[in-house]
Amino acid sequence: MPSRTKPRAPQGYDASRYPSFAVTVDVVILTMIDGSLHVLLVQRHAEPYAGAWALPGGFKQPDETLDSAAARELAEETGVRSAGHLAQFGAYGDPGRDPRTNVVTVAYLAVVPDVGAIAAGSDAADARLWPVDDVRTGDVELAFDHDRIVADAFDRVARDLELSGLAPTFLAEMFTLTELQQVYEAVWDETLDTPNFRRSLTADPTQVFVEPTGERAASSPKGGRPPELFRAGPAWHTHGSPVRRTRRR
Amino acid sequence: MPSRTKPRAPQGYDASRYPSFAVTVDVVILTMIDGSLHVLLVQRHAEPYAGAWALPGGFKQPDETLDSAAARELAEETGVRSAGHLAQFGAYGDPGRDPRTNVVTVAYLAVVPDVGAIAAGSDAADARLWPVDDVRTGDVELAFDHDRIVADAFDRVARDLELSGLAPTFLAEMFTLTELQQVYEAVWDETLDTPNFRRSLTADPTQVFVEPTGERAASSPKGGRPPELFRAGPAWHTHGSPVRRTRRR
DNA sequence: GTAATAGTGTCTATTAGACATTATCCC
DNA sequence: GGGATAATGTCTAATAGACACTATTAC
Repeated sequence: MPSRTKPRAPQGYDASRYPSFAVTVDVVILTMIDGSLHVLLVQRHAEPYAGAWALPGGFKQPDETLDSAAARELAEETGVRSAGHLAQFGAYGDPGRDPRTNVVTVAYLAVVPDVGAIAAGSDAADARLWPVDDVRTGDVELAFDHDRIVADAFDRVARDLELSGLAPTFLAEMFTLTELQQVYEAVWDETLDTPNFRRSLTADPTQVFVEPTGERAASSPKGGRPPELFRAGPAWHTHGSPVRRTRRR
Repeated sequence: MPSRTKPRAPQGYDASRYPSFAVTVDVVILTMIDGSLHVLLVQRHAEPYAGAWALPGGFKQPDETLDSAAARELAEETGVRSAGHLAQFGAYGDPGRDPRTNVVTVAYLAVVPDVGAIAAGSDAADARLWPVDDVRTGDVELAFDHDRIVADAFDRVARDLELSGLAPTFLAEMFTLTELQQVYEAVWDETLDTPNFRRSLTADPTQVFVEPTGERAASSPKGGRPPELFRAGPAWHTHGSPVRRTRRR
């Protein structure tokens, strides 16, 4: 049975007596390149962690929301004004996570189609898209606690892909069903059965997840039947993902 | 195509030139009382929002993690040292959300069995458990942006109940299957078919979700067969919830 | 033709939903 | 016995998994 040893803090505090923190926003920007998942990182030049790679981010200003700070950072790095998906997934405030000062960072997940704007926005040689496999295996040295933040982002995107209509936001307005399948396979790191995958998109005739455009993409350089191009239907917003992750027992 | 208008902030900033914030931790403490879900709120006496109800919370100290700050707040309010479930679910930093100063708060969800310690810890008349239905309908006036935080917490607990092994943490060590079913029904706000619910707990004979204790609880004052008491099995940790939410089409 | 990629059809095992039935207590 | 709560059994519809098959391109 606890005794009440202190007054309840935020209900009646003296506004001049509390610890002060810097608040930053870091953005994990994900995109697909040729069927594999990539994350945008920027290389540090100054200490601490000079030479290591870090998430793009910056300070929250008092007159903006966390969401708009994240949108601002995303736009500065990629030129993308409105992300198909921009969601907060965690706050990180361990003591000493930034050796310079007390910083609490709020982390966001952004998913963008692979428009060339990312390379254009990051004009300097200090920003690049890394394959997530290289990051997952620890081949890329990350600054601060960004390894943990990135790992949490991968967890989050895998969950959201099953729950929300996230998948088409990785792709351009028109896409092939193979590209869509590759999104699921890359994020979940497992292979899907193609016939079953395609059936799940059209199983319920009242819900349109993909609508044919009538157009076809060029066939691959190695030959093969040229694929049809589709557009995302409205059902992604109302019903989330029609594709479910395999229930491993 | 954006132009680089500012230096990348957190990679090489002057530690003396950034906006300063207070960082707090707020905890949404949920428990079951007689088959219905309740949330712990404390009543404010000082301005702003005097008379309104608020989430228990307090300042993060520079030498503690966000998680330990949340655990500390939970212990102060309820006397519960180790919650069955204590998870961060959001950060809130809208300008003006606290009229006194710039405050970013990190919100946690805590799930505790209905031990009497909650009432004991909150010895004053300014803390009580509210039925979540009263809060959902807006019958309880909430301070700051706590209505939004609480709504997000309800969203989060409904999701986690399906994904993680959260359900038994609402209950005491021994519980009846009816009580377990009531957890799902209260959190999801829907009724479940009892035979199907019970089957899902025992469908896979290799996974133990509930193990019989051999004991039985007293039958209800209105009569009826006295229910058997069960203990939570290890499968909750390895396989998450065996009960899935109805796929509404 | 062969290699390569795209796309369809069909069978079966598993799971989810509905609902009828039996069991054990209090009065 | 009657009312109340607990627990079990069974039928059916929907879904998930496996896999054989056809279609259209480059060479």
